[in-house]
Amino acid sequence: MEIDKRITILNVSQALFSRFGFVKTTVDEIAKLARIGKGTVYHYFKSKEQVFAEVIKRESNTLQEKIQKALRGKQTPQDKLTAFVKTRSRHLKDLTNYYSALTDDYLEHYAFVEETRQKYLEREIQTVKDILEEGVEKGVFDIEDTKITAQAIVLLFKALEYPWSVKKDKFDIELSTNKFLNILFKGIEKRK
Amino acid sequence: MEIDKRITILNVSQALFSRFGFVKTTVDEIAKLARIGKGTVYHYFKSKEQVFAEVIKRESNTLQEKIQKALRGKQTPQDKLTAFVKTRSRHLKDLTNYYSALTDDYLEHYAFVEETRQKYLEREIQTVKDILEEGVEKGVFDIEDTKITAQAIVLLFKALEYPWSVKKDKFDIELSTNKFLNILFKGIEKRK
DNA sequence: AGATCGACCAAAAAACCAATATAGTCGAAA
DNA sequence: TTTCGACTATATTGGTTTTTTGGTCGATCT
Repeated sequence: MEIDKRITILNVSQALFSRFGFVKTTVDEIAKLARIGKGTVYHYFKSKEQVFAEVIKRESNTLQEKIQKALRGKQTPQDKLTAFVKTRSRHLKDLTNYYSALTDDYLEHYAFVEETRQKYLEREIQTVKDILEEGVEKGVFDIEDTKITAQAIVLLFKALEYPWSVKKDKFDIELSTNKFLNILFKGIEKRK
Repeated sequence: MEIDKRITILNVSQALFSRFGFVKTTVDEIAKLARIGKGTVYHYFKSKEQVFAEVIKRESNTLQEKIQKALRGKQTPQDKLTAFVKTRSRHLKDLTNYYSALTDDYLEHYAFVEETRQKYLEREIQTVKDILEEGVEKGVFDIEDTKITAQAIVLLFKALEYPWSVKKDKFDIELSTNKFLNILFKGIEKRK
């Protein structure tokens, strides 16, 4: 059953990459844990990189699903934006490989990793932009440029998580998120 | 004249560090360019690191002066905040060693570099917070928590400069800065 | 015919070692 | 007291050898 083998390789790889990282995980280890020959890995995947890329795509899709699910339960654009920010924050770091692909310096010279980073950033900005535009259409938000605004929002929450210095006071992400969102809503809500 | 020698060492070191970076610059080179013996460097400074730390302090003070000067010409807290953001953006990267100390990965294990990063972040947040509080006192801004708001502002402009992905579309910093500031002011200005 | 395997290979990475360079020291000299 | 540069311990570098790894491919199995 070729579908089973491919899935097995991906499952096994996801675990190994998650544990040891992309570079330190060898194809031999993947083959052994999957109980197949090494050449079989190459029958199903073009390269080690392709295996990793598929694993990243998987985790990325997982995050998307969680976010879409969270948005589905919300009515107002404010609630949607809040749900987006919090769901993203809550789940991204659990997706070890995806998070690694987005953040680890030593991976940045792989073309597919750069591509993933680009895509992720664009997707985030687009999702926020869609929410903002929905708010504008509903007459809830008054925004001059939804794209720039979406960029600001995405960058701000990215910056909140980034370790600008090692021994930082550790911004209180939960509290900051709420307060930032409040300032933001005040800034973009239509005036009465 | 011992004051002259110390200044000479700092001048020469600032140039060399700027050109070659901290690690690649040797104390021998500093001594030669300063036309002194190597042991004389150690007479005035405890270590190569201390020389670098002094150079960084110098450049940091330069930036502070430029910022203070820019703020002095401004009346409204909005103009002050704008001046802060733009002056910082315009001059920081010219201060090669300071910028390097703030951003280069390979320097992050030096304790004084980490200290500098901490201090810089705190100072930025404090400066913005002071401006915000002035705005609140003058009845121009209506801000619930000036500290959190200051943090958001500082983080946002940091994020704007950071290379989240290599081949990013390169956010238009000038345009984005203005627009972000507009959204921000709308969010924190007192409602009429 | 297609799927599987593992021996094999070229290249990369790691380990090893000698040579060189560097930060810091210190005694002699000014 | 200040200055210097030879010296030292340690780190770094460059070259060589060994090992490992991603990927290939022919033999074998199904």
